[in-house]
Amino acid sequence: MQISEVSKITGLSISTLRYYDKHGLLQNVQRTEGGTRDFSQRDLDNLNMIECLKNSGMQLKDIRVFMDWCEQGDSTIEKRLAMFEEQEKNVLGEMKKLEHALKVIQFKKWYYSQAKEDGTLDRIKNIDPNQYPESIAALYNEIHKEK
Amino acid sequence: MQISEVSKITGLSISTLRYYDKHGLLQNVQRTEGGTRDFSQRDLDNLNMIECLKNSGMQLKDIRVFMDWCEQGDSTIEKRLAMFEEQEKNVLGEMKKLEHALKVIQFKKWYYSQAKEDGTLDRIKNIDPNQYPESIAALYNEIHKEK
DNA sequence: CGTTAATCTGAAGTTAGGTTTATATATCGA
DNA sequence: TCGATATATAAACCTAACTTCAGATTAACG
Repeated sequence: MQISEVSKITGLSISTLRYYDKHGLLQNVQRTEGGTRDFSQRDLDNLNMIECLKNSGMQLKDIRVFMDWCEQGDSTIEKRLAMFEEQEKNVLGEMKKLEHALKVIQFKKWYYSQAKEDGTLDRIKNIDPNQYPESIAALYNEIHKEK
Repeated sequence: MQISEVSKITGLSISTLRYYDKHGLLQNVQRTEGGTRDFSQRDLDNLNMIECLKNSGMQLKDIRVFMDWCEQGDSTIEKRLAMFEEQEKNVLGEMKKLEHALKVIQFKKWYYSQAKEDGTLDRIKNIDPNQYPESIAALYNEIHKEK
C-alpha cells in the first residue's frame, strides 16, 4: 500500500506519515526494491493506535516508547498495562477539565443571551446570583464551589 | 497586588503573566510610580476566564480577540455570544474524542491484564472477539462500530 | 542608607509536532 | 521508451506558548 493511499485512509498528511516513520512510531515499514514505502495492514493498525493515544493527550515520544515495547514482546506486558492505567487517569483528568470549562461556557451563553435580549450588559451584570433561574443558578454554583 | 502574589494564586509562572500582559490578554494592568505591575481583582477574574478558555482548547490569539471585545462594551455582545456557542461545540467534540480514547484504553487495560495473568500475549491475541466477556465485548463493539 | 530581593525590558532560546523546499529517484500509463 | 506523477531524503522553516538570559531599575528590610 502506497503512502498516498495510507494518507487518504488515515487523514494524516504524507509528510506526517514520513515524519512518524522517521521518528520510530512505525516499526519496520517495508520498502520496495526501489526504496518506496510499502505499508501493511499492521502499519494501519499501528497508526490507529497512535491516533488514539494522541487523542488521549499522549506525546509522540511516549507513544514511541510504547511502540518499542510492543516490538519487544512478552517481557514488556506489565509496562504496557501500567502505561494504559496511567493514561486512563490522564484522560479522566482531562475530561474533568473539559466538563468544568463546558459549565462556564454554558453559563456565559446564558449570560450573553440575556444581554443580547436587553441590548446591553447593564442589567445582567448587576443581577444578584441568587436571582438567576434555577438551572442557571445550579451551573453557577458548580462553577464557583471550591475544590 | 504584586506579580509574585498573582503567580501563587493562579499557579501561572511570573514569566507567563508578563507574557500574557505583553500580548494583550489583560487590559490596562495598573503600574506603580516606579513601573512595577499592580494587579487588581479584575485582572484575577480575567486570568480565570483565560484559564477556562485555554482549558477548553482555545488559542491565546483568539482569547485575546475575546478580551478586546470585552473592552469594547455592548456593541460586541453578539460576537461574544457566538464565540461561546462555537466554543461549546468544540468542547463537546473534544469530549467525544476523549470518550472514544477512554474506551480503547479500557479495552487495552483488560487485554493486557489478561496477558499479565497468562504471562504471555499468545492466548489473548488469538481469542475471537465474540468470546470476550460481555462487558468487554460491549466496549469492543463500540470501539469498532463505524461512524 | 545600604544591600538583598523583586521587578522590569527586549531579545534570544526551547519544545512539540509538523510542513516546506530542493534535489534526486522511482513508478506508471500511453 | 517517454513524459507525467509519485516518492525519497536532508535540512531548513514554522507556530504556539512559553522560558531563559542579560542588564538595568525598583522595592523592602534591618
